[in-house]
Amino acid sequence: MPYTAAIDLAGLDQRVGYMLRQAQLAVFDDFIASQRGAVTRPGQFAILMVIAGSPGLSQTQVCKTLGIKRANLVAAIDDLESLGWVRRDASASDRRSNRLQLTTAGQRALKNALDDQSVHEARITRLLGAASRRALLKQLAKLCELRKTRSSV
Amino acid sequence: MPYTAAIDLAGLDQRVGYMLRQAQLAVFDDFIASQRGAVTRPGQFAILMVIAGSPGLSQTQVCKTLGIKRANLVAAIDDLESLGWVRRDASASDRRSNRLQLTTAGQRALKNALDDQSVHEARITRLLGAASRRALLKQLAKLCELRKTRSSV
DNA sequence: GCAAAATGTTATACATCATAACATTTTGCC
DNA sequence: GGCAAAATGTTATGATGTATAACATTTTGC
Repeated sequence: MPYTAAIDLAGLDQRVGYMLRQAQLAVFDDFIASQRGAVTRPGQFAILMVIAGSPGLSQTQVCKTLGIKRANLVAAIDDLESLGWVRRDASASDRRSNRLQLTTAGQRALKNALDDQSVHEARITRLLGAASRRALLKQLAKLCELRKTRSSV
Repeated sequence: MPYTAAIDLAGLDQRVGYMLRQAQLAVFDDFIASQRGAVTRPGQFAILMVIAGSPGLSQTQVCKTLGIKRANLVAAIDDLESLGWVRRDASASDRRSNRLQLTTAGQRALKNALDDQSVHEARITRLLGAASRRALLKQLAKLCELRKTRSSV
């Protein structure tokens, strides 16, 4: 038996949580496969996007934007710094915090990643249809409202 | 500043992958919060559902159904066994494989988990509307088609 | 001026997910 | 029938994502 047919999911495929998780894994896999450069992981991509969109952000601000913990951003920025894509500049007004900037190499890397991401996003649009994709984004935004007050300790 | 307003997401909230991930995290959190009994994690819930729906399944069959690796199911079944919810019965026809069964305690635990899950699912339906929820499930199923040939080594 | 809060950091723990290797058993084929 | 190939459950291991606690330094609030 080269390909065993799917067994009974016992109604799991009618639960939003289960299907959300499966779709998320599929989409992330497709994202990663579409990345031909050095930016591979969605998390790294998101961090670069936020820094590029608001140069000079502190690490805490990036954490609040993306909903991640301060402690977990440290290693991520370390990686991006050792890739030569991000700089931690000292803030003039607050000696505790860093101002994050993309280097020119970082801008180039993000541009490539964005180009690859466009192909990925276009594949999704082709699969769903443009109108359905827009509706999906709205529904996902609504589901995010389930989040209580976001704690970013 | 007790609550810092959201900073610029730089268009991330228009990418399906990012919004899928955020929605999945929100929904999983809500699922976990709605579970009042001992079944807490979505993964455990999914395993119980599949075994309950097809008693006698082997571990490999559960893995193929849920798209998880054989190696990773071992500890999960170990846990469910030590909770007294699942039994590994020896298969009469294949001495390599186990036939998985819910114990009566496992059936009771799953029933409670399902009751709590219904409240969670109803909250989602109230948030989206019944028709939108149905449309969402269809779109998520389509996104799952992005998966190449699933490898379950 | 001083207690309280914020910032980046380290250490740590846990859950999820992946691969490789192994002993045992079954299957497929000649 | 016999034997290579495949399947099954398992162990070990590593990468990733996420969570908390604690700390030194610095800033804020009163």
